[in-house]
Amino acid sequence: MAQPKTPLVKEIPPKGADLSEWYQAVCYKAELVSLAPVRGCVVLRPYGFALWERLVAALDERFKATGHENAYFPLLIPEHLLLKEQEHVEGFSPEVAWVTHGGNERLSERLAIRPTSEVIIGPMYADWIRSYRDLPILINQWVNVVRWEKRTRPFLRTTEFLWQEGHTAHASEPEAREEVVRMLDIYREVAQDIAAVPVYTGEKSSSERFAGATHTFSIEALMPDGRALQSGTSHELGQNFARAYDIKFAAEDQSLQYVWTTSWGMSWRMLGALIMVHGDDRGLRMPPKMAPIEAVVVPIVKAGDDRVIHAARDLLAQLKGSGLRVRLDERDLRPGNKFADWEMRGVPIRVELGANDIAAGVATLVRRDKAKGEAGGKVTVALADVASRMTALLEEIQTNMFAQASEFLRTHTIAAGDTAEFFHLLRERAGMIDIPWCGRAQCEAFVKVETSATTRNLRPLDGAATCLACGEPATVRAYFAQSY
RNA sequence: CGGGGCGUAGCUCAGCUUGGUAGAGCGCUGCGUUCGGGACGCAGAGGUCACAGGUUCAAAUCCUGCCGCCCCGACCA
Repeated sequence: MAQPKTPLVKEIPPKGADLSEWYQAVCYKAELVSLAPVRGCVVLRPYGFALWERLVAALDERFKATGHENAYFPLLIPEHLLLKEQEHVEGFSPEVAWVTHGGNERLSERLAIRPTSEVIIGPMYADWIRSYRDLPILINQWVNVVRWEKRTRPFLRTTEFLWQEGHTAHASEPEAREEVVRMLDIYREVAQDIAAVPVYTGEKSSSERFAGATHTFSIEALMPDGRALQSGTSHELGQNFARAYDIKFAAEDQSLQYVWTTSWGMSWRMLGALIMVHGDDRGLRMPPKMAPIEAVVVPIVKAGDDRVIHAARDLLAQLKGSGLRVRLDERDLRPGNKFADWEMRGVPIRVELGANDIAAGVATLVRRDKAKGEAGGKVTVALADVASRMTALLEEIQTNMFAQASEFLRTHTIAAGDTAEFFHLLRERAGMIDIPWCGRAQCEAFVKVETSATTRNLRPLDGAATCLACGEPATVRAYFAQSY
């Protein structure tokens, strides 16, 4: 069969051919990011920033609703502060960037560029906290951090990246645990209900735990290539940082005690998950709640006929009046180019408005979540009803996209039946491989050597079982997968 | 950081083996015809061939170094 003269999609390779190549092409062609002239760093372009802002809004609103306040701590951390928590230092030292000079003068003490802020926040909390009446402290900051990474990819791992880091201090361990669980649940909710990315929540194994934490919990999403992506973490820090930075308070019983701290973060890596999970051969697909633009109106204008453009402007005003994030594309391009362009950017609904539509008093709505020609992908709506119909349609698209992604996760989560199958599935990169696990670091290390996969996260075991990786008694259930 | 690959126009790439004044398609600009799925015609713009040395009468091409990107691995809360 002859190839069509015009391929369905120019610009990017098919998603199924090479996910990595597709991913990078989409990030650049949809104008989310550009490579910067600094190794391992990206420029977040306006459309990418708008997407980030949607995530920020969803999280920030929930942080505030649970009693947190935003603040800002310094970018630069004196070396002596960093050195105080031993495990933490060892965990981060390979990734820390240092400032050694101020102007031409060599500094007497190096300054670390924050890879995370526990150690600059610790001394401040020590300063602010005197009594149990000062607790809890519930602070979040929206900042950039720098980690010197060997290998970088847009959003997934870059030298400098944007995130939020919450840092709280509590009077008791149970209270700190409660906070950690609460924030993990917010991450789960934002990932699933806003970004439409289904995730597994659970605790990290000891080898995957945050340096300096007593417990680390994560949300883990599954990418189309069968690799998992850690998309948010919540750490119980016990009294480790309190001891290192001398954060003490007078308790009700007048004893002097160390506080219990937590930290939790979600970065723009979440956007990487969204891109990979939802995108298709035509480019991005934005879940409506994350979409910077919910709908775009494309006027189909015949030469010398300006009735269409006027009708389109009226429609735009109507939709904006309904609080929808809409745009009218008046660029001097042919409609087909505009269709392809907005599909690449993943706008959930395209409104086509031409002379035929106007004559019939309607507009044509096209859903980005449906494949071309798929039933229900295109609907005709009376002009007066577009706003209300669109609101309902956006809900439907959101639900449909989450259902599609959930179906993928479900069908790629496999409970291995025996040890041979377990190793086989991991080598095949078949997805989240679910087994009863012994919880031993040596066992996890062995699996990693054999398959390059590790535990993603753990959850309680129901009943007695044997570890399917090594045959020792199991203590938990674990998802294993290769990770990004 | 180890192994491999690649750097030529905004993008995808040819040219390099065998040294001799820089190419194509797409995109971009202007004008016109078009406009319900990536139009067409005419006219144009655009490149220190990643960078630095070396060999040579002459280097995109050969040699050395270096930087960057991609893939695999290590590393990576």
